Amino acid sequence: MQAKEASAILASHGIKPTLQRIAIMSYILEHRIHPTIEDVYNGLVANFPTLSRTTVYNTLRMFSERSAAQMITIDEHRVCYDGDTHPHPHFICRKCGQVFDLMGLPMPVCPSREEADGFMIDEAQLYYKGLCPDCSTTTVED
Amino acid sequence: MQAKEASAILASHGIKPTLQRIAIMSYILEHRIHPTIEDVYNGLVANFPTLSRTTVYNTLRMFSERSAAQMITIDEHRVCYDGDTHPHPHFICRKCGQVFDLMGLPMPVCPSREEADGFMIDEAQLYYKGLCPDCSTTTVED
DNA sequence: ATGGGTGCAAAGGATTTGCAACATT
DNA sequence: AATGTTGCAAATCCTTTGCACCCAT
Repeated sequence: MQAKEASAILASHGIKPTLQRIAIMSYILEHRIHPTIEDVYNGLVANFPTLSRTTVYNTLRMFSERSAAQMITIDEHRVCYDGDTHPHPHFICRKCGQVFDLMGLPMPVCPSREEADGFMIDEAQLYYKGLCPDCSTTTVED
Repeated sequence: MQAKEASAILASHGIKPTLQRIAIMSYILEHRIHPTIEDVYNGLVANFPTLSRTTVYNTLRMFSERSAAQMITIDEHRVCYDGDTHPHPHFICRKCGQVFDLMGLPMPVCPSREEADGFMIDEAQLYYKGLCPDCSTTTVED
């Protein structure tokens, strides 16, 4: 129950803290496994029966637009979100599909406009793909 | 008309060079603007009336699985492809939506399994977001 | 009463699937 | 014959849109 922390994050990004927004922010802060829209919706709807998927979509999109969360497009099939806005690489396992943080690995700094041929960069995402430790030891099956 | 080059690339990746595959590979070699499925289909169907979208989907997916092309998921709305398999960063403009190569910028090398906490990495994608030179000079409108 | 926030149902779009027709060895 | 390839139509699934309702200021 990090409603306090969630509210503080919303406030610090100029987002009015409604019940839904606090619930959604709390959810992605507690579940650091890069939940999808569906994950968030399913995780919350039991204790929040009136919640709608639309609100989850709108809210998470808004969070990422205001840098209160990261939108992750590493999985071609669906978007997922990361409540940790600290830049860090992500990894997706080709076998189990899970998305992991790779906190130990370096993340390139956003190049300046001069370094980047006139492109104004405001965000970077580094995605790695392969096999996670669990799936790479079980190389026998499949 | 780089059918020769396209065939060679297919062959070097163990892909049987059918008419459709050569046409699709040629298309992404000639159009280095990261075409979507729809782009490829529209670009080819005029000269290849029997071509189906399904074949474009299947073929490009297969190309990326066999490392004959890169699947790019920088745009949350749709996947696009890059015929250049040389690792390099990509950039998407938040305003015009175009995807660009950033050849001048460095690309992290895939970390070894030891460096990556047991994760077996076989591919890396580095995505930058922001405003492209054209859209960032036209900052007045919008 | 005004404006933002929410939620429902419907629409929209991208992608995949099932299967039959074809080609190729 | 056997195998791999293609293409159509339908199905699926994710996401967005339009609009009405509600709540707080």
